[in-house]
Amino acid sequence: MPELPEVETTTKGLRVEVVGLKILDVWTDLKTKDKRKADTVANPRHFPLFKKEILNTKILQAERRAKNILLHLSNKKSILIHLKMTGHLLYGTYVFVPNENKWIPKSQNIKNINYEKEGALSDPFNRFVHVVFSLSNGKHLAFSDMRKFGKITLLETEKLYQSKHLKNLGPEPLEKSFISKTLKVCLSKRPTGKIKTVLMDQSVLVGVGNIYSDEILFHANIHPEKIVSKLSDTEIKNIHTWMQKILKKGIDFGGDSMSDYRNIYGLPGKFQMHHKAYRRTGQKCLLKNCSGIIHRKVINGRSAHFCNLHQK
DNA sequence: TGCAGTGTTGCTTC
DNA sequence: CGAAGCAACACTGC
Repeated sequence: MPELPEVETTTKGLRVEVVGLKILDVWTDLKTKDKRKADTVANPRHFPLFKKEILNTKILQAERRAKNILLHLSNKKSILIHLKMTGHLLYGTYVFVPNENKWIPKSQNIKNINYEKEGALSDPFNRFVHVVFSLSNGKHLAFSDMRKFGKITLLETEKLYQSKHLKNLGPEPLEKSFISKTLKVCLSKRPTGKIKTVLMDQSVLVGVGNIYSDEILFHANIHPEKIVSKLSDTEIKNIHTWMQKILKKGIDFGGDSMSDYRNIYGLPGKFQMHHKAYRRTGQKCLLKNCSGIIHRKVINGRSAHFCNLHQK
């Protein structure tokens, strides 16, 4: 689900609702033995320390770096959250049900959104709440994650960017300094790779995943399997232009909910209504005057969707 | 019914 | 080093 526009939408919501609040409690039912998650809340031996460190701290700021969400706390530490495939951060009032050992959402109105009316309360993701932060205004920040790939960990704010989670990341494509030349330099790190795969490589540049890479290449008229070293300067310019346009459009529409992305109020984004390629297999190409058909092909383990005619 | 497919990424293997 | 395959997990849809 979450690529740059979705993570940005969630982070913006956190800035509005939880920055300035204190964390009064934290709960989880995650219990993994996966060594890769040794330093996360999912490790029962690590969780008590995590809890002790964050209790009674204030959330000072919310930041996005690549597809990570960073909550900077008043104790010089930061909570790093990665939503991976099915993670959601949901803000609202939750009630703990002891005999079921789970949290359920309570009917509520936030920002004039009636949760019950909008259907957000009955959305299936509420069945998968695995971490709950209790906040000083009586509300909660819930982490729902069906597939349990997500990651929540605590780091020293000062060492955040040197940590293994962030140190190998490429530049942010929506930064002012990310000009066409920047993209060219980034891409030159992987001259033999297929362009779709390279665009999704977070050590090359960040934030682009499977949906947005398909959409960017559709508009740039480039086949997803085109080898990076064979791209002309004009083609790289086109990719750069459309990357910024499409990612900004994704943010403007509140993210992409083709699958199950929800903002912090539990409501879907609208970018899925503007797909030209992603999951349009077999349908007519929507480019003006193009009579192509959208094809699907697995490229390096991911589904790529592209027009068989105008993407070369 | 069973199995392919799902937004991500990190480890292993070659 | 880089590329590729697969695993982590749980559910949906054909």
